[in-house]
Amino acid sequence: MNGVRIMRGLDSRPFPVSSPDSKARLLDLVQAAVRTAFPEVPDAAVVLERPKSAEHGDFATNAALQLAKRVGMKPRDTAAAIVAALAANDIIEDAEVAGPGFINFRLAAASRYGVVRRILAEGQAFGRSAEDPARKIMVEFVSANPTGPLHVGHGRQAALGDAVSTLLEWRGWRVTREFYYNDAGNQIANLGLSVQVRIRQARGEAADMPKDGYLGDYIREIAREYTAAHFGDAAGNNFEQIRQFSVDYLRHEQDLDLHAFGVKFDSYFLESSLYTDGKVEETVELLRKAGHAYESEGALWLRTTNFGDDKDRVMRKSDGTYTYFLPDVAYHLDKFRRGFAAVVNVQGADHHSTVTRVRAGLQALEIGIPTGYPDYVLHQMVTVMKGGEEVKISKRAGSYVTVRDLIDEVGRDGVRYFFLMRRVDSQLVFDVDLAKSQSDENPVHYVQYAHARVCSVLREWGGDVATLATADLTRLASPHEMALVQKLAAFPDLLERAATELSPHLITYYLHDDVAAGLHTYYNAER
RNA sequence: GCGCCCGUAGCUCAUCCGGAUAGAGCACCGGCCUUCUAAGCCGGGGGUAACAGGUUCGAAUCCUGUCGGGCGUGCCA
Repeated sequence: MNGVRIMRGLDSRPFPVSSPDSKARLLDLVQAAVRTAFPEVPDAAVVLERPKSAEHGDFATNAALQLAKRVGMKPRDTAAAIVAALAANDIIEDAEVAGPGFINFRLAAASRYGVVRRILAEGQAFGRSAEDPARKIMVEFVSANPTGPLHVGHGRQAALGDAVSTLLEWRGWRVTREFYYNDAGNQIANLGLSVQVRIRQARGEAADMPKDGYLGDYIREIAREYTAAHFGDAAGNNFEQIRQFSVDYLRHEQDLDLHAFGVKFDSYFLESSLYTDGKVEETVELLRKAGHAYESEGALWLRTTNFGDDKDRVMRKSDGTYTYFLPDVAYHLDKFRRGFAAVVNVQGADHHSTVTRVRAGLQALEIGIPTGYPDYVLHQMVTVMKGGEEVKISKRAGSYVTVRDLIDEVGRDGVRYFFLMRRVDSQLVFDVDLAKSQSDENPVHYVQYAHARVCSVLREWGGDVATLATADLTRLASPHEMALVQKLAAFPDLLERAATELSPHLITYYLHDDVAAGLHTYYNAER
C-alpha cells in the first residue's frame, strides 16, 4: 500500500444502498455455505472479487485457499465442500472449483442483467450513496501562496482535490472544499518588495531586487496596474498598500484560473487571520501547557521528537516571528474544532516533511486529536513536454507553464483528465502536444469519442431510454455485451475503492480501458 | 549520509492490504469500410516486472540488500 501509507485511511464501511444487489446476496449465500460446511471455524472471512478474466465467471472467492490449512483439507476439496453446502437459490447459475481452489460463480441471467435495470432506474445515482450530514470531511487543496500565477503543480492539485472531493461526495460524505492562503510571512513581504522595485524602476529610479525577489513578468504587470490606479502613491512609497494590492491582485488572478478550470471552493482561509484572531498565540499557550515547548538559543521549540519526528522544530524564531510550522498547527487545530473529524490535505510531495511535523504538533496539544490526523494525498512532481522537449520551470527566473496556459491550449476537460491519469505517487509528464491531438493516441479523445458514439446511437434510434427498463435484457448475450455489463456492474465497487483510497486515477483507467474500449468493441462488433 | 516516492512490453502506464496465463492504449505485422464517427473493429508478434536474496502452497505485490531516477532533509513556505 504505497501511496496511501501516509494516510490514516478513511472509514470504508459501505453506506446503505437502496436495495441489495446480486453481490450482496451472493456473499450471504457463500458465507452461509462456509458456516454450514465448516462450523468449527465460525470466524472464516469470505471475500468476493470480480475476476479479471471473464472465463472465471462473474464472481470468485479464494475462501477455500485461505481455509484449507485451518480445516486440514486440500484446497480443492475444501472448495468442493463449500460448493456442496450452497443453499438452493435463484441467482447462481453455476459454481465451480477452479485452479488451486478458487470457486468461480456465474450468475443467472436475470441477476446478471439486473444491473442494467438498476442503472436505468437509478441514473446518475448508480453506485452512489445518499449524503450523510453527520459525516463531515474537509478537503484542503491548491492552497497556493498569492505570490504568483498557478503553475502546473497547482493544476494537478486542483484536479486531484476536486476529484477526490467528488468521489467522497458520491460515497455519502458531506465535503467542504477549502483553500488556504499563506498570506503572511516572508514570501508575501518579498512579493511586496519586488513590486515596489518594479514601480520605482518604471519611474526611472535605481532600485535593486531583493535577494529572493520575484522576477516573473507578472510582477511588472502588477506594478503597472498599481501605478495606473495611483492611490496617491505615485512614488511607490506606501509599502503596506503595495503589498496588499499585490496580494489582492494575485488572489483575483488565481480565482480566474480556478474558475476557468471549473473548480469551486466552499471556503477560503487566510493564514493572516490566525494571527489577528489570536489563534497562533493560543496554540503556543496550549503547547506550553502540555509541556512540550522549550526555549533554546533565543528561540521557542516544540519537542516533536516525542511524537515521531526526527528532530525538534522551531516554533518562534529568535527574531520573535513564527515559522510556518506554528500557523500550520493552529490551522489544523481550527479545522478540528470546526467539527471536521476527517480532513484530507492535497499537496505536492515536496511538502512531505510537513506531514510528520503537523501531526506531531497536533498530538503535542494533547486534546484528543486522533493520531494520523489529517490524511494526506501527496502527489509527485509534474513536468511539461512540448514539441518533444521538457519545458523547464523556474519560478525564480519567472519561466512558467501556468494552469491558464494549459487550459487555453488544451481545454479544461483534457487538462483535468491528464492530471488524473496517473497514480499520485508517479511523476506525471504532461505532454501538451498529445493532449491537444485529435487522435486515438490521446486518451481523453478516446473516451470522449466513445461518449459521442453512444449519443449518436441514441439519436439514430430516437426512442425513449426509459422504455428500456421493460425490454428483454436476456437478449444481451453476446460476449461483448456480457463483458460490458460486467464492467458496468463493477462500477459501485470501483467507486467505493477509489473514494476510500483517495485514488481518482482508478476512475480514469476504468473509463478508458473498460468503458470506452468496451463500447468501441461492442459497437463495431454488433453493427 | 538520512527520510519518502518511483523502476513492469519499443513508448506512456495499469495491476500492488499476496492469488489463476502480468493487462490497456499507442507503435509494429496481417485482415476488415453499401448501414449508427474506419477518430473504429478482428487477429498476431512483443515480458527474467531494475538486480540479488528472503518469507509463503503461491510474490510484480510483503521483508532485506544493491543499482538507477525524482523530491525532501531551514530559526524558508
